[in-house]
Amino acid sequence: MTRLGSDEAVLRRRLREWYTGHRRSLPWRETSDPYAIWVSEILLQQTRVATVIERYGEFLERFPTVCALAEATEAEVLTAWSGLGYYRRARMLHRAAREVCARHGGVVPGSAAALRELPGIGRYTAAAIASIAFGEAVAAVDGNVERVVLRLAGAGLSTASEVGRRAQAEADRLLDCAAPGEWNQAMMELGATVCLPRGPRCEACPWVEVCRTRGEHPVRKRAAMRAEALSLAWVVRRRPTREPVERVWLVQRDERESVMPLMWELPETDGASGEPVLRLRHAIMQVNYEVAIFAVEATAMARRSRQRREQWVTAEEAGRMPLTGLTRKVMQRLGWLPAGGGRRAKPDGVPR
DNA sequence: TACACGTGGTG
DNA sequence: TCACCAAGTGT
Repeated sequence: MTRLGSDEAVLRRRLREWYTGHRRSLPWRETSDPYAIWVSEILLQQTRVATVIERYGEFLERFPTVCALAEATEAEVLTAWSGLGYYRRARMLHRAAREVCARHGGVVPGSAAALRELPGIGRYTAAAIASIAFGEAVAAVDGNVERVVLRLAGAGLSTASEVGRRAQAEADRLLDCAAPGEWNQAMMELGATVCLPRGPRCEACPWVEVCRTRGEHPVRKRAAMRAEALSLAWVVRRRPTREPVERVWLVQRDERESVMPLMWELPETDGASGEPVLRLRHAIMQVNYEVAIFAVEATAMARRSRQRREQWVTAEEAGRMPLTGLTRKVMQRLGWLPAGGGRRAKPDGVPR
């Protein structure tokens, strides 16, 4: 941390003023509950604000306190997380909640250093929670902040670790220790709404006059996606009861899978014939799947009894299971699950 | 250090 | 259409 110069004082004042006029109203900005702020930070990891707005309230309603989350089963937590991706976040949040409930009596640790000890809380998230919920003077450097400070400083591209170190140093230097939580959010807000990765809106930036690069910032290219075909079986059977209930066949992924372990999905099928009942595209990581869903006769499954790793489920049961995003999407398209899982089908855009 | 980890919106 | 990429973490 260098001596406070007048330049920094001007920078701080300009961003604070800009933030006052451009701060978005977001649900997690309406609370001072450290647990709720923690949940928002985990949800927001690599996930769009609009998506998090849709799911934040219902997650907190389902798990209102750290101990409520701790007492839930992992399957229940994953069900609430279904469709959000990066499911390890949910597992780690759940484990961390159990630690906090068991070891800290349900009180969220009040410093960045202590938060950092919890699973799923890295350098950024620890700083974000500590500054926003507890007022600790630590700079939270996420992708937005990194982009903002590197453009501001005109730092060139080098190794990832050097970029990270430099960004942290710049953010530390700029931090407004009088109101670190507001400051960190203002920095992120600037990156998220003005200092955009592509097409930065420099004309709207409070720092345009002092910015070294005016938005120029090289971006690293990423690996190309590959295409792959995927055939899934849609196996439905009717229960011969007074009121026939349709059930679909789902299988559970192995716990040793690196991707989406223990989550439920439609079985794959190989020798599918005829026309699929549904075609869709679904991208997971580096793969673009061309997905075809085929109606398959139930007779093949008829003799198989209900096991832990494969079972017939009703639509209602499926809605209470941790489904993969693709399976959730297919079931919604086929009318088996309400679109948006009971949420708004089309979320409103977030105002800039 | 670089990569794996999910998904959906966007230009 | 499709590449880009969103309030990162763990290994």
